[in-house]
Amino acid sequence: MADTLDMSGPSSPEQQRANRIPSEPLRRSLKRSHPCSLSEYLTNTNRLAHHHGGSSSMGIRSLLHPNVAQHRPTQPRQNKPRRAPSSNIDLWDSPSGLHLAHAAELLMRAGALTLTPTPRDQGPLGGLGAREAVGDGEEIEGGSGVEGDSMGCVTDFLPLLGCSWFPLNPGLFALTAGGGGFLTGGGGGSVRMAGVGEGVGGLRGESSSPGGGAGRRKRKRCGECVPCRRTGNCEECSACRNRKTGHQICKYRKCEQLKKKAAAGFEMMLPSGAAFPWLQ
DNA sequence: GGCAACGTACCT
DNA sequence: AGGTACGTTGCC
Repeated sequence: MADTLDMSGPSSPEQQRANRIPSEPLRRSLKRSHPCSLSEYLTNTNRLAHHHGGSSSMGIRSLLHPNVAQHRPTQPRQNKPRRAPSSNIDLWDSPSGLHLAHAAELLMRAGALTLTPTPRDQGPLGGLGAREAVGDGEEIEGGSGVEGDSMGCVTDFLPLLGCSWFPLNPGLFALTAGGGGFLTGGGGGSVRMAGVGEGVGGLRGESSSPGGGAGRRKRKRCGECVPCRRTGNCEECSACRNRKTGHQICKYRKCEQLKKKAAAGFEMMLPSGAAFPWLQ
């Protein structure tokens, strides 16, 4: 689809010359900014989890709990009539967050999302995955009698997030090469979505936003896709025509990865290897 | 500081 | 959906 666009780019000789595709990325910085590996992501995620410690669990609890969420102070409306940069995307307020919670629920049911808390950690709501596994009619040994809401994925999710053992099994997540979203602990215990390309490396950017990393992080061009390898602008597309005000790169040079939504490509992999995409 | 370009709200 | 405009980020 997008490839068709690339192939049918500017047709004039001048444009064709301008849009030659070099074998090297345009800039070294593009290579540097290449999306991180899964291992890097996990390393940083773990570090963040430790760094934020217990406070994050409280934040997540408050974000998740419906009652608490209702009492969250509403953000004052922006004075600006336009442009309200939505930094600090709240994962749990976002559709993506709901998807994540739902996905976790589904995985728990499928047994893919293994819960490995200690008995003490489980608490009254703990071990939901196991409870689901044994069937609805069976009595849970040592259970507190708390009724499990089959649709209460958010509620069920609470104890998981509230504990340090929330099982983000590395093998369960596959981050696609481009622009996938990922979970990261943010300042003040908030959980945010960020692009993979910037998310991990972009965490360094939080230093530029003291007091919670409120800055929105830019994803970077992969530098390797066909559009990225084009040189020169077509000077005819809307982006080129409106460069002064539009601040946009030529349509024919727009990175394929960046064309996708930031959350697109965030897939959860089942142990069987089957992808479980829910962010489209 | 200048510039390129990403993110996104708004418009058509 | 595509175009436009603007704030912002990141690199030089």
